[in-house]
Amino acid sequence: MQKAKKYFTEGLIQLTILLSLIGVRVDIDSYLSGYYTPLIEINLGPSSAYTQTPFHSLRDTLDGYSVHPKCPELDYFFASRRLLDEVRTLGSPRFPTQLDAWLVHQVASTDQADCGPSTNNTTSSGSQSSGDDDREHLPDGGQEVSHTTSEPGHSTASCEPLEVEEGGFRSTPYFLTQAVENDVKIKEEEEPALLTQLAHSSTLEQESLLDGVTALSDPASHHPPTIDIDQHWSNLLSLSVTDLDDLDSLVTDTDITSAISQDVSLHDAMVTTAGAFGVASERGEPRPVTQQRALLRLESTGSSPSDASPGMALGLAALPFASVCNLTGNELSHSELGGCLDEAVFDQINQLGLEGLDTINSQLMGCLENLAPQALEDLESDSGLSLESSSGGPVSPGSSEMSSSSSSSSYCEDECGATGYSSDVDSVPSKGIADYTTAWSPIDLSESVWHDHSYSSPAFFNQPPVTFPHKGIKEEPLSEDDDTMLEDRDLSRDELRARAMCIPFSVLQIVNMPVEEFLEVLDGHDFSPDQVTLLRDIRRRGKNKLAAQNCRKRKLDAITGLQEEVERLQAQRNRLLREKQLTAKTMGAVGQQIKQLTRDVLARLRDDLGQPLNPERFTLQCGANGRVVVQPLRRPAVSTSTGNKTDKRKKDKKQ
DNA sequence: GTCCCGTGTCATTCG
DNA sequence: TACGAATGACACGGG
Repeated sequence: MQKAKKYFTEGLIQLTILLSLIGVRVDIDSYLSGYYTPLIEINLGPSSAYTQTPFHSLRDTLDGYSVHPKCPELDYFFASRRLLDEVRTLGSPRFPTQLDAWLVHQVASTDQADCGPSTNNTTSSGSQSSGDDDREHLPDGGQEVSHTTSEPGHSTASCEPLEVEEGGFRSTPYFLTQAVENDVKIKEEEEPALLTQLAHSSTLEQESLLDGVTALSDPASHHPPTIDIDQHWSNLLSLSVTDLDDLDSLVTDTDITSAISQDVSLHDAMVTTAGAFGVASERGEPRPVTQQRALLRLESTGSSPSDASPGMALGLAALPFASVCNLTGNELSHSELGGCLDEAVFDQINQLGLEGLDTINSQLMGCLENLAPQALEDLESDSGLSLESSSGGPVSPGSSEMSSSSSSSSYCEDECGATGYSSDVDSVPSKGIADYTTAWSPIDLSESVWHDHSYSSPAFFNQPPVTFPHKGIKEEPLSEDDDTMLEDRDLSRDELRARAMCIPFSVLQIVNMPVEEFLEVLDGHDFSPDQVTLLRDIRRRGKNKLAAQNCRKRKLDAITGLQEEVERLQAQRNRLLREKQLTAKTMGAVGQQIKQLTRDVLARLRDDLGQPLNPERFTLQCGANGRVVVQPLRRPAVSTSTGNKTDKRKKDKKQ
């Protein structure tokens, strides 16, 4: 049923796109938001650092995001918002672009005629308001400028007239009807026009218009000082009077075509990952080397931006954002994007089914074999699991800062989570993983990638020679130096226990091997019950240690997200308060203007005796048909409470 | 000596 | 039923 619904939804989306091209708008947000949001889910979903089985999570939640029952929804929300912010910080590859593209299609469907004058209108003050809105989502104004110029079909150019079409033109003729059909001649035509502006302008525009309103109170200066605004609205009003089809003049052909072409390119790039790989190959770098570097870069958390650029070729090619980056004329270099997209690159590589990993596996192994064995000396863990988080050495055991500075650390620089989770293992097997895969089996690499239960620890290299009966693979015996290191280093409790119990497996092996392998080991070695118990305890503790690390990481991220949310809400509250004050100010000015107009009109009217109407006794009332009627002012009625008291007194008297 | 923080471990729940 | 993830609670060590 889920599958059928998914296919139905995909068809619905395609149908909606087709309908949008012919000008019919279909709102499926309510449906999609509740069920099928694969793109949002992938790009805004929880951090992969928390997803211990990233492939499974992607595969299982593709039909709909599912939050772990113990995972607070805030976690998902903030992680989503954080990732969205990361995407937004990239500049143009923002998802609101999709909405803009929709509006562009809407314009294109309305009329394909020439839309030359739009350039002037878009640069008027009306478009500035939309620009302000966009600027709220952008980190700086500089990108806004380039963004607007590089994407002529973007919201600044095309969306603003559409907003006028939906919100302004439907009510503007009504105002004009009032003005034209009104029996009362109003001496100044600019005044209703300005009122119309105030009525239709946004709050930010009202702020600028307000100066013109206050100036109107002075009879000598009824023309608002903001000529651009006046021209802009005059154009809109004239368009509304003549023909709504003239709306197309607000949009240029170049805007539409370029926007549509960009939209199509974006879609193609997002859909065809194979084509995206072609983009990577066009960079003129040998693919295997590029992929290897990419994976190594992903594994190394301390990657410099310059070094990340070649590695990002693969990542960007695999990313939906990458195509957008290319579309924007390489506004952001790959090096700038490298730090932000590492996590997303992991996920995207994961989605590719590890084709790249399969192709570079041999090279990667060869590269990893060249790693200095001295770096593997560090080992510090109570349980002997020797997590990378504690690979900082005995000097500072378990320090997250230390671990973050290490290339084999458990935590990435940003938020990759504990070792064994998606990012580290998915991107590339670290040193421990490399050895593990060579010693255990090549299949275990993918197994660790999928299940993400690997301990990338230096302790893994200090294992005693172990024969794996189920694989027939025998580890290479350690050298004398390694034996010395093995003797010197402090063994954890579980390692000591394992040695004492003569268990021919390291703690990492016990923890990382798949369940099937672990059961085979338990069955095939004739272990005593105590040994079996110890093996299970070691495995359980190792798994739980990783889980605890990620749980704490997740908790910290949740706190950070809450703090950011508080800051955002405070900023929003301040902004709303400012808008409220501005709105009140505008309303007061409009009220004064109406009073002045009423007095002027009543002064020109005469009663039966030929006397001008007293503004204190009459008022103007605008009817539903647009006609203005003079009505006598109603005297305030006697309060009901007083009437009730009078009635009560009368009743009392009667009784 | 005390407090804080990071980490490991256990118990428990849930899928 | 077994397994693993997630999480609260506790203990321990180091700064």
